[in-house]
Amino acid sequence: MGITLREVAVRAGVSPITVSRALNNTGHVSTETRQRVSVAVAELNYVPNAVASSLRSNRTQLLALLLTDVTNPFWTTVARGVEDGAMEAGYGVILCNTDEDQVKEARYLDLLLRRRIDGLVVAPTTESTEVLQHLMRRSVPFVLVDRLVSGVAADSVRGDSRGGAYDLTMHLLQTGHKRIGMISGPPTVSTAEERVMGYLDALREGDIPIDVDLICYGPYREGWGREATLKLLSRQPRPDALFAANNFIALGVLEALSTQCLRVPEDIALVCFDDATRFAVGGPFLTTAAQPAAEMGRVAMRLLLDRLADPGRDLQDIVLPTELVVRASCGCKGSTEYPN
Amino acid sequence: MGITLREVAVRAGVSPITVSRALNNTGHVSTETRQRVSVAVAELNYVPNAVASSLRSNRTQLLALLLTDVTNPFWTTVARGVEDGAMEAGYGVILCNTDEDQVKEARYLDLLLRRRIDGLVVAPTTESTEVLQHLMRRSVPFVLVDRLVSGVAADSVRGDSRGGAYDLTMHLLQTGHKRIGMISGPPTVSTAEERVMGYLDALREGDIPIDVDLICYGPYREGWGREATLKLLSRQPRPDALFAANNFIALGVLEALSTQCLRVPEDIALVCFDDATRFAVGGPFLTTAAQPAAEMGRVAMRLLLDRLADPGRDLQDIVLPTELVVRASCGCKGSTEYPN
DNA sequence: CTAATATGTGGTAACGTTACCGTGACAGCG
DNA sequence: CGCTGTCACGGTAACGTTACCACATATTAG
Repeated sequence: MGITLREVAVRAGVSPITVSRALNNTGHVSTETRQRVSVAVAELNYVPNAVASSLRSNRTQLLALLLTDVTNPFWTTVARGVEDGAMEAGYGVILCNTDEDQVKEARYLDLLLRRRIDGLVVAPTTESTEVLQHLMRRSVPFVLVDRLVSGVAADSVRGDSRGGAYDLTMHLLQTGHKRIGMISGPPTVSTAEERVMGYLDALREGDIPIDVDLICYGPYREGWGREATLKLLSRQPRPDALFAANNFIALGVLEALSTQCLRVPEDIALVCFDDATRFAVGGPFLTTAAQPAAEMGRVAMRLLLDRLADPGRDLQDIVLPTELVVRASCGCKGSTEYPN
Repeated sequence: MGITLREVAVRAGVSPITVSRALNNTGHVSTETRQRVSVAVAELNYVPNAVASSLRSNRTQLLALLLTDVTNPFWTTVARGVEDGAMEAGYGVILCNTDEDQVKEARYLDLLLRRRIDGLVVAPTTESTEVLQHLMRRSVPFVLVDRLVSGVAADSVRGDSRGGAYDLTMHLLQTGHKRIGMISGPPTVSTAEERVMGYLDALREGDIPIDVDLICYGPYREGWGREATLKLLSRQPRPDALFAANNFIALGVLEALSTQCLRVPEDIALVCFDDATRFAVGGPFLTTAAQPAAEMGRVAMRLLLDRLADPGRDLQDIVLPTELVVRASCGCKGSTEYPN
């Protein structure tokens, strides 16, 4: 129950190291020997033992992806990108759900360090600073995705939150909206801040006076979307448009509007960050600044692989552009066709 | 860069084996020794090397989850359940996307076998038979989730497709619908067959004549939902209700109906298998037979752990009940409230 | 009081692979 | 001819842990 490299070597009439070299394409092996080895491998049905290899070579070819919630479609798409990139490079990926819970995060990290993973991609929570510094101390390479964390110097990929928010807000202004309520994420999360900044950029450019009562911060969650909507609707004069800073918030906004019998876009317009197209029952409807989630994942993996290849290289912070996707919810004649 | 167990042993003034025993709670270690060991561990910041442990003990404490698409919310929920269960038992999970692609499936499996994973949970595709038999030959324990595969004897968990389909169909009959179009999945997939059987059970019980022209099979995909809807709408007399055999098909149905300017439920009723609540923009709307996806994942993991503990035990096939969730799409006064 | 069992500890040898160093053989070059 | 360099392979020794066996001492049973 487990053919070893040694047995393959015996059968091929060479030494174990030669077999190792032939299989890993390291060093020089003659074509003929390589041939004999591969025959022996096939005959014996040999499956290399990556555990032994890892122990000796001190590389596990295992990476990890730490994120806050696999059930969020944005993250699963990122995960796909990460995984595909890893697979191509011969790495496996362990996926871990932190659930924004520090205890779980720490437990996972401990397990991963025991397993001697070669590196990880992290979607940090607000409180990740300590955990990440722990990683730095142990000099385990990692890449931040989507968010930056102050006090942590690492490679990173993220969407252009400020630019995307600017685009969305500008679009609302151009379609005649003047009082735009901004429902953002946690003030401690970099993306929430930047989306507000993009929103402010557009207002300033459009010479719209800024009303701080129209800007609110809270968790990136459905419940917060509902709550904030009700709050904003009570402002006088009532906003004529809402900006949801992520897809979950947008869901909450829609629910709250529906309970208030307000139609979108007839009574009030809505735009949101992130794309939630895929699971929109009734076809896509929301005007969004879509982030290239799969691309983000792939780029994150590339950064990680680059760093593994050269630990001394300069840090990179890659900002991917968002795409303004105009649909019906903003009130202009947006396309309601289904892509493909 | 890597404190070893040996160094801990020296510091604690005991032998390496004793340290091993103390850390793993195997064998007998006095409270005092245990104390000294844990002090030494803390002082040296020792992190056990799971790779070495795996090599020696022949157990990696790693499991894998093979599924067709992480971006499908049903599967991510299953994945959550699997992962949580694994985590509790001290196992790590490697998540792999097969994309219904045999080549990718085979490649992943090879990687996983090299890594000597202890077992896996598989959401099989139609063509998985060969791959699974390969696993059986290598006697790697695995559990099937959601679907059965003929010719493969293994532990399995799945939803009660037949019962759920019966419930949905019966509900449509009770609310006055008589011509129900059934849009099912691939005839080779067990769930598609069973959902049709449940549908037939209800029709027979309701003394409704069966019209085979109203039953169609195709892939569990959005595109098929669109296509099949158009086909069924051309039947004479037109169906007064549609049954979508999964969530993706339901999305396609909704799109097709929207292009035909047919309103749900006013012009035609719709029910579907699977719950897509979470990402339904505008609030939940579809009447469904909800499968307990997270539960399925947890049960799958339990079965796998049980088998790892006792490889000789009898095979189990666990069928979880579905829950009929009545909402607006079937035309009766369904609740449209949002669950928490 | 002897035998059997539980408790606490250690020595030695693997697990299967690759890092490191070494040895020829042969070609090219001045 | 000697010198250097690339190719093709092998021997030995780890990597860090635990399985297996051994051996005390303490406790209990018969």
